[in-house]
Amino acid sequence: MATTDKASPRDRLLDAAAELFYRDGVSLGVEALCKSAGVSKRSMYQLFDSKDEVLAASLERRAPGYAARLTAGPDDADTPRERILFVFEQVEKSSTEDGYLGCPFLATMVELKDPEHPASVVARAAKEKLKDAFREQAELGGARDPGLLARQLMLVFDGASARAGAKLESLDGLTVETVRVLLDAAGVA
Amino acid sequence: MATTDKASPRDRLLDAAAELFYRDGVSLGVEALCKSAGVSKRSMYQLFDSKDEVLAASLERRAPGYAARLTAGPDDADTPRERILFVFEQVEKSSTEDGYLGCPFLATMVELKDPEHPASVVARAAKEKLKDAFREQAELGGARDPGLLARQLMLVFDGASARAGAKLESLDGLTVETVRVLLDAAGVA
DNA sequence: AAGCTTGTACACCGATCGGTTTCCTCTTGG
DNA sequence: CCAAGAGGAAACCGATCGGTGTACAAGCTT
Repeated sequence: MATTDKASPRDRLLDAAAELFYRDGVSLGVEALCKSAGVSKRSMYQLFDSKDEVLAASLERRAPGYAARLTAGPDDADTPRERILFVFEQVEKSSTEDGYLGCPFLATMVELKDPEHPASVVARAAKEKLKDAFREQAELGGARDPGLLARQLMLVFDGASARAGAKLESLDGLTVETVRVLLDAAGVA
Repeated sequence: MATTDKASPRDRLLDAAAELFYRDGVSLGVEALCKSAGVSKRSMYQLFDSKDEVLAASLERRAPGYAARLTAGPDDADTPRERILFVFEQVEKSSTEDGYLGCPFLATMVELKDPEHPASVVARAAKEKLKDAFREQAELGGARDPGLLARQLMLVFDGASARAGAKLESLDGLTVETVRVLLDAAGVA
């Protein structure tokens, strides 16, 4: 009932895990997860060593699409500045959909509070990739200090995520406006 | 063993709750909490209706001191700009101490994922108070749009908290640097 | 000293936790 | 046609979950 049902047990499981761990938090029980995925616990433990590995795998599976949806601008003719702003426009658009709880990788790491957890390792790598993408665009855009700008952008990105996840903000234009200020200050035309 | 032991059971309980829920997350069990506080479960349930209420009360207790430590500048002769920057200097200083996991109110809300939870209500109020303090200083400092600046500052504040909680960043000077840019853009001398 | 409150210690409740095992039903290839 | 493997249903494991009930030991007031 949760997912496609024609996919393999592994896919059903990871899809359900990505959705439910995101919505309900990492404390979700294995029983509920498997029931929602339409997969027996037995199958789950044949495919993965533990619940923690399922969580890590579900994040890893989600990572490429997540990055792609954020960074892939509508057109490659854009400027670096527009590509950076596009990311935050996507964030703001997502934040209007209900069920949005911010970046799933950030939320998972905050909940786990354990940088050594396999899921935290996956999540950290995903965040690093986004930061690298920011840095690359910052360099292309001629930023005075691309590393600093990339870190600032991550700061705003994760601030928006956290506040969205905490249901603290409607953030209508806030992040885009803020990023514009940072881009200006960094000298990114 | 966890706390002063001369204080009342209620105080011991709330102190332990603030510390342990912050460090280990809200999934910490009542048994472990009470044992660490040196209070019997029976007493806890005479003082509070549920674990959720204990969590909410522990946040409420923490709120005044938290706000005070952040906003109380060293000297009232400071300018609004300096008072705002002082907050982020405090955040950066805190983030160097080990065991720092960012703003406890934000972390709790992210973990709970439920804005109706009594602890979320308390946490949201605490965040609002900080935002109001920012806004007041923004007005005093002659910001072009005090409301916008206050929201931007909260964005940076919570971004720093979330990334610290996720152990993603060392943030050496990053937030102060970023806030300076925002203050300049807002016209706060 | 009696009686009350306060708090502790501890057994207990049903439910759920992560994880294992058994049994049975499918599909599929030889 | 039939054996083998994949996968689901469900019982089961010890531990823990949030929460309660009971019995007992202190301190207080009168």
